[in-house]
Amino acid sequence: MSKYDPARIEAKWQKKWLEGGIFRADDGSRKPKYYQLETFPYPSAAGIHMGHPKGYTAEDIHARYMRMRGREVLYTMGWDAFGLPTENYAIKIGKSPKEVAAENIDNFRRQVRLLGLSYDWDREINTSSPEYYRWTQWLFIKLYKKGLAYRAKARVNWCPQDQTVLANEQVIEGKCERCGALIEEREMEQWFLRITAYAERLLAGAKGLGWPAATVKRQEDWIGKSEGALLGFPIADFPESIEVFTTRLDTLFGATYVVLAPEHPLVGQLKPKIANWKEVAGYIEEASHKTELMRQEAAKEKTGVELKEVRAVNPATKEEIPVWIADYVLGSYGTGAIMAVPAHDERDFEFAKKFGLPVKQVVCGRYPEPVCPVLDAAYVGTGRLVGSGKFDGMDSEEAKKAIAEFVRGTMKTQYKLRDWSVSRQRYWGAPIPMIHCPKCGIVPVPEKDLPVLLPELENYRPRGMPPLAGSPEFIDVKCPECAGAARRDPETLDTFVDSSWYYLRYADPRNEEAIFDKEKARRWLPVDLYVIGAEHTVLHLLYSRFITKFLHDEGYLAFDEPFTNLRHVGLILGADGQKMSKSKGNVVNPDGLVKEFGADVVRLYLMFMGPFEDAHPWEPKGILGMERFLSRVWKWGERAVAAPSGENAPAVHKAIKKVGGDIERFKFNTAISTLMILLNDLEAGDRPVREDAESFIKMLYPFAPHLAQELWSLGGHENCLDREPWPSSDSALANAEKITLVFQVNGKVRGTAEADAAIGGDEAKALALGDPKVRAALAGKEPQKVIYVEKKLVNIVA
RNA sequence: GCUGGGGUGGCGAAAUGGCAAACGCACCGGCUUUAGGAGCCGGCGCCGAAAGGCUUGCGGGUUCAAGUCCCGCCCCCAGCACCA
Repeated sequence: MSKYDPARIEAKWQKKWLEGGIFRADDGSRKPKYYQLETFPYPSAAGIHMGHPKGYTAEDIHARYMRMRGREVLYTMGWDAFGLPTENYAIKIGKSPKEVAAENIDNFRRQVRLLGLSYDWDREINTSSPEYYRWTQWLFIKLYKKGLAYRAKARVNWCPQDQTVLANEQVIEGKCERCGALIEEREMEQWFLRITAYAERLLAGAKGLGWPAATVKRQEDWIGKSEGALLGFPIADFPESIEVFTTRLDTLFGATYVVLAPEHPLVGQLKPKIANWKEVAGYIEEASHKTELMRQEAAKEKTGVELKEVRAVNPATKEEIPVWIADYVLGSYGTGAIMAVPAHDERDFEFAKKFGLPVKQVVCGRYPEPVCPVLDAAYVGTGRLVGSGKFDGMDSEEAKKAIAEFVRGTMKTQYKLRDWSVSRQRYWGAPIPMIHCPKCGIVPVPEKDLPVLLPELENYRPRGMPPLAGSPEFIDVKCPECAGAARRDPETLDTFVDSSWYYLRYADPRNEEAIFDKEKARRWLPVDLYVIGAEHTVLHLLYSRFITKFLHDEGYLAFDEPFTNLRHVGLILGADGQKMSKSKGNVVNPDGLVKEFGADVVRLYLMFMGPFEDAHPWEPKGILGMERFLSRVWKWGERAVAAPSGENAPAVHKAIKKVGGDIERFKFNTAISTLMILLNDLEAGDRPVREDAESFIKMLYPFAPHLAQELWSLGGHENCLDREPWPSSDSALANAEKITLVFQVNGKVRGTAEADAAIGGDEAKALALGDPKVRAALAGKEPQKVIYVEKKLVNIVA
């Protein structure tokens, strides 16, 4: 008998798997395909931490299981290698980002391989390689040609630390997602992708997906659709009117003032009319200096200034009402102006109370009411109209339409979603494949000239301009149209562009003629299962869906949703319960653990920690339990694989069903506990049966593949377990002949008895009534009712 | 504030409306060992000597039966945050 020695067996099998190309996804296989994806990692200098192998192991278990279930599985790995942290780190240590990225990737690959994951390594991709970013650039040009990439001056989020623009989604509480610096707003000319053109389809498409409901909801909230109307409030003695957006046109008669955002262009035009211009200008000035964060902090207290002498006309009542500016109205949403209805909007109510503006109720929840009550809070619900002239008594919903007609408002659907800013003023990214020609304007780089290679530079540090702008060899170029002197765009693409299409490339990663072959795309896509961190519920998923829909519209893809099913992996937190981070010093690296316990033990432990979607603090002690379990498997297995043949025990049949179902539902913790219970059972049996051992080994294989494979080969098998079918479960055999019946009196358990599984209701009831403890509990009372639940219990009501 | 997800032993947790706490960690006792951060056997929610009683955040309800379903409240976590 030998000792369980993971170091020996794991290296051996990993080598065999790799050399044998066991996990290669076969383009030509006749088996039905199954495409599994996991977020490809950003290869940081720190290497992987415990969080990575958790998601990876789950995917690997699932992939191995699916192969055993006869699927041709596409499951591979790549590197999201462009990006700021690598660039910043490279500058810090005085190397080129390219070198640093290559080192990081090598280190990640080495670490990941130690885990024994069943990747098809022939499909590995790297977003920072010219073979890849060539197609990122190609995609950008495609978007540009369809009018979906455009340049515009816009207020952008500027990170003063990283010296670059960030997408709205990359700004967290007014701070840079990467470095935490306070974001400034700047007016800059930028490249944008017109994701808003797809808002409606992105919204509609999210519905039917096999995604967690919360994730779908977040996508919907981010897109933020609201249906309402645009209408004009004329300004007294002034040619322009104020256009507002509202979803509550039914409350129009209650609009007692109008509010403009401080940056609204009309404010400037109205200057000659405004009696208190100095005060107004002061407010605008103040508001422009407020960052997003300050605005949020100040949100509790409303501020604003009236534009004295300016009067707007409520188009329904024809009354003149005051006009204010206030920063609770956002310049970037709707028309940048609102009609304020304090009686029916919380914000307007608060504002009106503070500045003594009239509150006029026009919707009653209960109707008719003799006198509408004095409101002490805004009533935001619906109801019937009052104080609204000829619309009195009308239902809110109906009134919206009727009033729209009455004041000639136009129906309008508004979204919170904004276009995607993709320009980055940094070096380590895909160069934007555009040329600025003084004569021809903006000209895309011809497809045959792709990729636009990212040059090596002397200095990668941003100095108030993008690093590439300082390289004449890169920047100076002939215009592809007029051949005159022109300049390349010096900016690079946001790394979210790189990752918005990587899953497509895995289907055909070495193609040099096209982004991918349509046949291969048809073969493998869309992704059947995506395991992704819960932090990516908005950004990456939304961008990917947008790009997929675009390529669908362009005829490259037959489907328009990339990820059919989605699972979120819960974080592994530091031992302190905080998110792992270098600055907190709580990062756990799997290398040492794999070395000490072996990959199988580490894999098992990660899966056993609790529900897959839940976050768990790292608690190293529990790993000993997994080591004990696998040592016992080894000890028992060595003996059992050589045991005489027989039939699978009922417990084995039962476990097969349970474990398979649990893998499919990502309930790995209970799958493992089922295996533990089964081992306890089998160990306790009189003598091992070879078939029991083999079924057990097959079930263990997805979880602890090295150990399972070693035992399999000890049992005299030469093939790889990956090619073995998942054991079959006979449900007739899974049901044992004996069951435990529970006896209850008035719902309380009073006794149990072993019984034949085929026992009938009357027989069971008689058994229960005969039980001494049941009789004692009844204390002579007559049973009123006896309930029998088949094969489970008898409840006597007395 | 809004939205979503949760609250079960010392800890991670389990439980198609049907024996709450499976499985594991930690802990306690025993056996074995030159030794143990090894192995094996047993114990381990709370009260109680026992019989038995009580127990899934709190309060109600539905049901023969509720951790699970319904209503109200408290607390925790995550996301969004003046989007008209």
